[in-house]
Amino acid sequence: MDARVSSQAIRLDILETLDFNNCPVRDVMGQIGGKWAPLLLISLSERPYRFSDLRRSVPDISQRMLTQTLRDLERDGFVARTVYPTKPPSVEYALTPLGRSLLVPLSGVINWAESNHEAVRAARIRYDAA
Amino acid sequence: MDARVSSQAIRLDILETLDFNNCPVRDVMGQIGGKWAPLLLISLSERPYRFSDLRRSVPDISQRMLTQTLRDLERDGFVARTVYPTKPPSVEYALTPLGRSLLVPLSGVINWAESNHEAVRAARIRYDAA
DNA sequence: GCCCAAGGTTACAAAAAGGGAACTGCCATG
DNA sequence: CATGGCAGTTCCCTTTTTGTAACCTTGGGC
Repeated sequence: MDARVSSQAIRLDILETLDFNNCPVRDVMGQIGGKWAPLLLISLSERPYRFSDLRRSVPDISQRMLTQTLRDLERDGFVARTVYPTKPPSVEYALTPLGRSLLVPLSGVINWAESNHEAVRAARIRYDAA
Repeated sequence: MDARVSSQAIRLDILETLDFNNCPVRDVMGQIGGKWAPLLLISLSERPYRFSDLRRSVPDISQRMLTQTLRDLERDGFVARTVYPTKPPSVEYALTPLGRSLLVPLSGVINWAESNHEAVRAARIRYDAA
């Protein structure tokens, strides 16, 4: 387990300025903490995708949730939606600069999740046994 | 806006191995994406806290949600709960090494949220106007 | 003429998350 | 003896989120 880290490595500038009524943490995490948003952001970090490509890349998402999550990400400025007037109009979704900048810290959490998934599952089993 | 970043800075090891039925991203984000968990983790990153101290430090949380969120964080191995048999028993909550290691990448997202909160709010206003 | 793909929307149902208030047991203080 | 702090638990209700399924339009291929 590489879970040991010197606490000096952590800087939380937020602690001094946190406003609970207008909380940036909630505002951002509320979106990226949804069920599908992180997965879509991961896919889009690779390259732009069309609507149907995203459906295929995230197999168990419904059309409804895909539309809704993309609209939310677009609203927050993380994703840009571009309609190309081809024969059947095609719609491309791509990360904006803001979305790409979010992915820098977010990918840290994602990689942590990958690395420490087993430790979390083990902790749950220990807790549930007691 | 410092939202521009070279995409080379992003490494998503997860892309090749992602299993949608046993998804580490969901497993971890599901917890830390809750309404109260990030705020509690931030408080606990400072120092261990007792139950009532946490209530005071996160003023609008109810007793019910505080207990429940702490139990979830304990179950996942992020927080340790220690009961001291003092006159009125006092209960201390502290980050575990696993919890502290999570805070390293998580604080990156938190600081991003602080820095880019205004950009997100501005994007929302633009979107809602159209 | 029929069916399919793209890119959705709408209505409805189910499930999960969160909130409010009351109640508990223990001990201490005034 | 009443009040208040600590650390919760329980019940019930509302809100939010997610899922299921059906429907829509335009255009192309067979």
